Amino acid sequence: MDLNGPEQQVAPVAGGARRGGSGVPGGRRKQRVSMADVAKLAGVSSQTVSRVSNGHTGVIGSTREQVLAAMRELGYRPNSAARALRYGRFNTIGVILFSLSSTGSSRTVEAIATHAAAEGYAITLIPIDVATQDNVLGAFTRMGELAVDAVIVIMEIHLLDTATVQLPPGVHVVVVDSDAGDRYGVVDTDQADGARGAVRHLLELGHRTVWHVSGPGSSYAAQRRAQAWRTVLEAAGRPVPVPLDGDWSAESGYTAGLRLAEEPDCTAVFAANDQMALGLLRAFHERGRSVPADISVVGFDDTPDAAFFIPPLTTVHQDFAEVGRRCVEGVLRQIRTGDDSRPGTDLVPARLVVRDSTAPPRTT
Amino acid sequence: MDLNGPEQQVAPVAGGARRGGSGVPGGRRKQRVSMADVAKLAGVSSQTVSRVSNGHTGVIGSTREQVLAAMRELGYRPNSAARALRYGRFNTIGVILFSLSSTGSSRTVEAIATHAAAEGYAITLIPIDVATQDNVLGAFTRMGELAVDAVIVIMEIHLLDTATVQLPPGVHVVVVDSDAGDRYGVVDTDQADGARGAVRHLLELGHRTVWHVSGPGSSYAAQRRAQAWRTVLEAAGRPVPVPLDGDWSAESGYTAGLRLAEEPDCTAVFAANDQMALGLLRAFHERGRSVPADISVVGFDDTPDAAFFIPPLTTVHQDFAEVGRRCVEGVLRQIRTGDDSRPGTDLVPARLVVRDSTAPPRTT
DNA sequence: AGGGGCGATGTTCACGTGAACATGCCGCGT
DNA sequence: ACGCGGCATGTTCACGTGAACATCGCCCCT
Repeated sequence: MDLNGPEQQVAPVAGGARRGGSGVPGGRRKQRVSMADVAKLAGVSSQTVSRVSNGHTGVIGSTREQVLAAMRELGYRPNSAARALRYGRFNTIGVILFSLSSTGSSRTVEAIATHAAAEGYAITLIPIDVATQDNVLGAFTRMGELAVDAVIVIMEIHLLDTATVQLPPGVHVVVVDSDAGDRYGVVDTDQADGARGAVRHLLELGHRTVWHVSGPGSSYAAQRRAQAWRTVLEAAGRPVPVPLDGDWSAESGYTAGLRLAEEPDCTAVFAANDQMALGLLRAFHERGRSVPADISVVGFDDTPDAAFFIPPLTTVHQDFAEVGRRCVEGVLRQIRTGDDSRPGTDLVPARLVVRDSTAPPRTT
Repeated sequence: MDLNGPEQQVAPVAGGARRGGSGVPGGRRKQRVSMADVAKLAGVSSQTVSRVSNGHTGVIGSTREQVLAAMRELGYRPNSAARALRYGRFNTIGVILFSLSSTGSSRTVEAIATHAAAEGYAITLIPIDVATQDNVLGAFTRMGELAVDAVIVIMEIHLLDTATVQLPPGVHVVVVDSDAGDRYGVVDTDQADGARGAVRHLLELGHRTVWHVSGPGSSYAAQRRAQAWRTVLEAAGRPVPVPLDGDWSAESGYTAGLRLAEEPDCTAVFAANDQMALGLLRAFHERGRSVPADISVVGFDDTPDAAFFIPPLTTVHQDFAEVGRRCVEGVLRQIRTGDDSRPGTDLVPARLVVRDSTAPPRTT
């Protein structure tokens, strides 16, 4: 029964059972194997196939084996569209983000994808190339049309305000890099605490004050890091230098570094991310300002490369994987309990990693 | 007609038309708006709604307006699962990859997502955390169960061999970072040409030979870069040093650098990626070997940071965005023409970017 | 031995959409 | 004036799945 080359025979038969077929006998393989095809081959009803497919109890061993054999033979795959239609759920989480290239977001997305997969959810990605209100709106509209049960948004929240109305009700939202804890669930690194640790470290080394190269003002993470930097300095009664505006790029850090190299009393800089810190290091190197002997530098993120900068960079480590994990946890809790009501903010601790780019100020 | 708060009134009515509702009057918003709901409100048949929704001709202006108004009022979104079921297509491309964190893959994915979105396709991501045959197989199995029309695979092909049988027929495949041009469509940076350019550049500067810090042997990209390096040296009749094995990480580059710093006649190194080049730079710096005066270093990738290394790194630029674009183009061509038969390899040119980490050897 | 119950399997139907076909109306030509 | 054609819209049905209900047979208990 199963020795006489059934595969070549059965497939065309099942395929021929459909109407279309385009009349080509040996041409295209065959469109798709459905439960009915499997049921016919196994000599059972399609409902029994369904039960086997879903691991329901109540199917006797021999029947189950027959069905499984038929599935293997035909290469049956459940049709997720039909399933989604039947269940009203898609087992898919949408992720809306700006650049995947930016530090952290790719690692966060990776963690989201990994944990979602472990829970049987797939990830659908929608990137926004240019951060305009229209594009954000469009992304949400598209997401609303897509088969998603929840959406994770990785971006500055203020572009979000009018956008979520585009999502169908019942689609849950969790946001990263924002402070909209009153409207959505928020997961984020504890930016403020990380930044405080960085600045305090420099003050404890004996620096009189700490300069700051900030991220772009449009970023909440950048705002919070700058805010924490200012707060620590003020609390310690230190002068607060004018922060230099960066845009996360190494180039902006380099530009800032050239300026800071001219400030004779600048002995410590807190850069809002590692890339800008890299730019600082190069600028100071070019200007003959030794790090850490003349100037200490602290970054933020702890990219894998930071340990191999010249000198190895003292920086604030972000646990992006944990952020991603908690995002998934958050939306899944909402999906499963239907509870949309407790947004709140979930902060993932950051920790300072001390390497060789910080030292006490030169004792003149 | 549209001034007296229709939204609050209509939605519950449409919702009440369903069976479940869980009896909670003011509780959950409502499940989902279907064509039937819109049709009822607009006073037309659901088919007319369908025609409007799909932009078909043959609907008179006034009717169309009524339907559109009803859609807006109810917040109607087409159900993509039902659509997918009806059409047999999903307008979704699956992407299977290893680490998103690795240089390039995140930028490739981003380009894939952007171009797919422009074509009306969504991206479903499945990451593989540990590169075992089982995990790869599992990823393909899951992809087969998901609603995808095509799959783009970003990984070393040799784990792939037995895996694609898990995909339903009719699902098209394009592969990145591989040489399986005879079985699948392949898109990749022209690794060999890029590496040749790097090595020739160093030879043209007058270096007697070039050392190599390779990527992991499991990577085809690494293999091709190493192969091209060897070929150029042999063609020029130069001695071929034993390559040092790296694993893409800055740390492995650092380790290799400490060894190379002890080689008195090593004046030029080609690192298989920028991160390892960073490790080299730090090792040479620590050992007092000046770059480029004592040793020239070339990397590969041209990460955004490479221009801000100390010194700015000469490296081979990869156009990941173009790779992503061509991947999408490739699978869409397959989907649209149904033509699976012309795999072939599509190579994206790489180009050398000369910065300050290379110079003629010191004239002793 | 007969009936009741339970376990295995089959049948029916709805999920939301859109193609194919059906209907019905209006205008134009003879 | 009558009929026919074309266009706007309605009706039916299938896509693949799985819950709910129906059926059938077997075993156990009295």
